[in-house]
Amino acid sequence: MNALADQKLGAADIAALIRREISKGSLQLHDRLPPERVLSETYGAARGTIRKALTHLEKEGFVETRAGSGTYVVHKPDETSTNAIRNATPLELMDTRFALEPHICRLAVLHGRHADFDRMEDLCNRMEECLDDPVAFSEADTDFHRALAECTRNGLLIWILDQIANVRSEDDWTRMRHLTLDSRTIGIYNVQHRQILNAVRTREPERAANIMKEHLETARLSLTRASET
Amino acid sequence: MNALADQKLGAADIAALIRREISKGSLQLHDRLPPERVLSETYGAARGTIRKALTHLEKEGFVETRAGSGTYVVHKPDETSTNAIRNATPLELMDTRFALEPHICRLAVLHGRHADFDRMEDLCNRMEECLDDPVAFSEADTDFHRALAECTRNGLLIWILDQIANVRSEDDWTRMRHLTLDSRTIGIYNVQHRQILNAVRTREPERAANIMKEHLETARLSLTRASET
DNA sequence: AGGCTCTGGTATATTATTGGTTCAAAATCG
DNA sequence: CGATTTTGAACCAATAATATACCAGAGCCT
Repeated sequence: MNALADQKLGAADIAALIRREISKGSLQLHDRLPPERVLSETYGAARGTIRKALTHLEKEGFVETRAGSGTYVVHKPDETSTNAIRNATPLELMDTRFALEPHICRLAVLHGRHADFDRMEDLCNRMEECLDDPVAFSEADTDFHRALAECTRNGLLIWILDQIANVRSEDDWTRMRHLTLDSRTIGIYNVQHRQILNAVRTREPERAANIMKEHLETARLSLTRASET
Repeated sequence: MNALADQKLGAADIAALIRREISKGSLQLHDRLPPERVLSETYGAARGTIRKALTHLEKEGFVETRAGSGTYVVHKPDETSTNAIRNATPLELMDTRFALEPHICRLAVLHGRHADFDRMEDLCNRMEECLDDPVAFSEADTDFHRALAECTRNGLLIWILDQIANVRSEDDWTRMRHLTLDSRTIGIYNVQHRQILNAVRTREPERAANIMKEHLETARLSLTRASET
């Protein structure tokens, strides 16, 4: 997700990737990492580069390496990214968004300011340039929903939405989600985003909430449609 | 990505964007930023401009740059996100519950089972024995709302509600909350809890949601009433 | 025990990449 | 207009990355 797709990976990048695997729990305590020569292939980097990454991780205490044997994980997974949030299914996530986002619309009407709306306008524009770029659209889409949450001035709500966004970004079904994003679907979303923004701007809480429900319903439909294929 | 059609970005704008990426968590501790030459392309600015932005960020302590290597995040761990939950105000919390719990009622109607309802019934009984014991009541009350969330079978929602419950327990205003809990108020809550349980049992989603809203409204009132004294 | 293979550890010469610097032209803004 | 910022380009020095070869310990099998 870091900016560019297939950029060449440096030692620091690889260290970051592995560090995240460990924090996330995909690599658990005492697991052995693949041999350096294999990692070198999977990450498309020379062995020396992998080596530097591992040395770095060892100094940080994430990993321990035993000559002739392998390198092993020595770190408990990060507490903050708990199982509940990692194992959330797409449907659980949709239900949660159904709970939160319509009400966020209402609160945004109450507490949103002009600067917020201008920012959301920018994001709408950006999304409308992304009809054929699902990845860029997704990014802007996430930002839009976060900007909406920021309107509420409610740190707790924003935090919760961020957690949810993390679920969305780290997942296999992010890929699946991108598949459902043909230019027609993106077009529909764009219209709905505009409508939401307008309703918030004109201070119509229930209308904004209802359009948001509609928006989420659209998203849920394309989700179930995708999982049937 | 998004560069081409965007308006022109100055050094300050770019610094702000990157700062945002760091605060949001997309760029974590020890991550290496893309090379200046790449950033210059993605942000549609000259390298010198990027350079200024980075120099600025370095002075602010967000980033550290090593010649020949790259520029790295030194994560000033973001206070707002980790403490968002601890610093939540009572009103923020009420708004969040207003978003979540009515919809949780609807989902509970969909997915709740007899065993769940029996458990909630027990908790209602327990609460009704607590007319004069605010602390014990609060405990059972928290359990009741969690049991309701468990009906949804949605791990993500349950997790979120648990986080919120943690906010509630750790706070000074827990004490304040106990003050508002005279036996009359507890009595009202008990009636509302019963009504919610019944509506969920008889599978009336909107009725359950509406009573929950009423319930939260009652709680919010006694909260504001308490903070005025 | 002996032999084989897989593992990390080390060394090195070469190439590629990155930040650091400078400068003059162009663009922007008050 | 004048002041400031941005641009684009070139070049430098520091560092990282690659490719290759060889070593030594661990583990497994006969």
